[in-house]
Amino acid sequence: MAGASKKNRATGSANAITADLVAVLVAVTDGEPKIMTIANDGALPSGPFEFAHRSLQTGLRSWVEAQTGHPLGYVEQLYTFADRGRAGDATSPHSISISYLGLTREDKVGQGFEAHWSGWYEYFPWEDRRAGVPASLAKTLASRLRAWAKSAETTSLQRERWQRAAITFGLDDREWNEELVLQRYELLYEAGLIPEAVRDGISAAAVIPGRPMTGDHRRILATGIARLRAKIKYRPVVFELMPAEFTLLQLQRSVEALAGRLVHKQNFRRLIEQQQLVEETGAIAADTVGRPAKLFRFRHGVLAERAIAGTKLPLSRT
Amino acid sequence: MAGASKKNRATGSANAITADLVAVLVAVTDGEPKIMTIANDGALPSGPFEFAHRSLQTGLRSWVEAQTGHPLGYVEQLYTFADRGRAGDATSPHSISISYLGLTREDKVGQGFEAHWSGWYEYFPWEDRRAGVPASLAKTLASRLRAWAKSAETTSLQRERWQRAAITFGLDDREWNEELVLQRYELLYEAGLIPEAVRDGISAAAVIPGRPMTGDHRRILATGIARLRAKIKYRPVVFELMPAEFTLLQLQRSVEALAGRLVHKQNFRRLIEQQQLVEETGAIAADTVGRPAKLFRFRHGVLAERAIAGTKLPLSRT
DNA sequence: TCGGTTATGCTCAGGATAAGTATAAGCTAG
DNA sequence: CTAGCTTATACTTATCCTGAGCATAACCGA
Repeated sequence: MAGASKKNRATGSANAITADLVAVLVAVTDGEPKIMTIANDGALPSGPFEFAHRSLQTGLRSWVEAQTGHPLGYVEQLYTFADRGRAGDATSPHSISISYLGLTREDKVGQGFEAHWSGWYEYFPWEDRRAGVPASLAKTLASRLRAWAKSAETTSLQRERWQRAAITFGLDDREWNEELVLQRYELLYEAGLIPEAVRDGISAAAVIPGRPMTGDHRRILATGIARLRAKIKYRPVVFELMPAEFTLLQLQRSVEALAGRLVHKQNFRRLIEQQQLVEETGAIAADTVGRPAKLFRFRHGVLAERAIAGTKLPLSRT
Repeated sequence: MAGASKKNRATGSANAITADLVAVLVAVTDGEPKIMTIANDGALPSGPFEFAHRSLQTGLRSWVEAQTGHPLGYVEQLYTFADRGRAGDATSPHSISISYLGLTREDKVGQGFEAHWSGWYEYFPWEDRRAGVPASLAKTLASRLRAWAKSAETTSLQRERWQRAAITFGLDDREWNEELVLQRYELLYEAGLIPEAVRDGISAAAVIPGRPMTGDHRRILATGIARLRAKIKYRPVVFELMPAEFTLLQLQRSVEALAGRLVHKQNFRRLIEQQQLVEETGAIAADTVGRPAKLFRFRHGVLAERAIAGTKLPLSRT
């Protein structure tokens, strides 16, 4: 490999390829997680990779800031994809996609920009369990997965498939793990239960609800959601998605929106306050139902003070 | 961005670049973490990116397996680097490095291969705290960092720099966080305390101990170590680095080697056993000092049974 | 047989967590 | 103006997890 490297470098562009940036830009509005989409909401924002900037990170950041007129709070690299046959076109496989996750706020989007914000659960209906298991999916999904498992050749393969489905989808009384977004998507792809699989020539059963995307964008989105759901548990990144001032319930709703499940209110507050992540502004929330809540702001100081552990989701079992 | 993409694609290779794979291949032998190195131990194995395989992952896997004659247990993508001016040569910036972390065992390396295994603490002496803070570094490092902090222009910048150094290096009675490998490396780079910084034209103070690497390979290695140190806490990946049968102390020593710090023996065992990660082989370790230990093997079943949480490092404070 | 070394079982205190109870403070319908 | 709804916020309780240490077992060699 090392030897081959020198050889290719010497002879020139033997391995020239093209690279694209793909961005998963997330905002939370009114307790709903949104992502920026283009192409009639069928694709994530993407474009050719530019070497104009010192790093990929700063390049993406300045691009988004130019488009939205708003500083991109948090950016992190997601993954570099290069699988052939997964882009929807097997004809031009010599391209790789470098994907990023970025956190913003919807209200600050600049004028004249063709992008929209779409709810991310449009693309992943099965990931939203805040109101319990989605009724439209509960039975269909499990039975389709069972059919897929049964269609395997040997008995042990059948068992293997079903065990995998049961773990990733929390079937057979197993616990639902909200972080397995990508594993669930990949399993549905393999099982031929989503349009992308049909497109790529996987033998297709009837397809389940959930909007598809071009190329492997929905896979990239799944990667982003999974990363974010993991991250909010040990880094205080939720605050990048909040307005400057917010109530504790609003904060809780945002976390729940991202995680796709409900948390225990009192314990959530204890967690937030004992970690000194927020401070009171002194003001009180207006136009609310019920007892008015205190407004809080994020204590930006904590980021400098210590290497903090974030939120941790005190889940409620009901 | 999306529009520009189409344009460039239409006109051809306007944004053609080259991509390299860089591998951080880890093994643990006799309680020492090793990495595979080439070029007189001054570089990580790397080579041109090939589209021959279905995915980057399988490409790397088959390459390593061909070289070492041994199935690569665990592979995961680390990061895609494309910073200009960090490769040691500002002349050819139109290349990106896709880096991978792979776990193997040293003893299975194939014949006639020019790669070596080097202890990773040769490159990061300050990361090994198993025998306490390294004597050769304790004073030098702190005073150099303090000097760097003081050399900032404003008082607030000075405080900021020192706070950052104190957090990442556990100074001023702060706790040492073994996962901040990359942050520590980057800080040393910025402070001009390592040869790579001198090479890249950062104004250089006297350099601290620790072997440099070509390009930004040491940065990639730091990324790999950090990822692995985080991973062993929530995924049972240590076992990829162990022989088929091992004693619990050997397992503990491997974890300690990776983490760079000691753990509490009894609590470590409790953790391992209560999670049912291992099972007795029935055999007893031979040629040991002290009371002979039972031999264990990894229960591969757990990977299928549940989405497991790994080891978690019951650190001892002494 | 004693001292050194490692293995292994067990206890104990303190802290973190999950869950629930109780009370406060606003609103609106009647 | 008050009952009943909603949300906010303070406490309580039982349980589990974690860090730490003690005690004993089993081997070796001097």
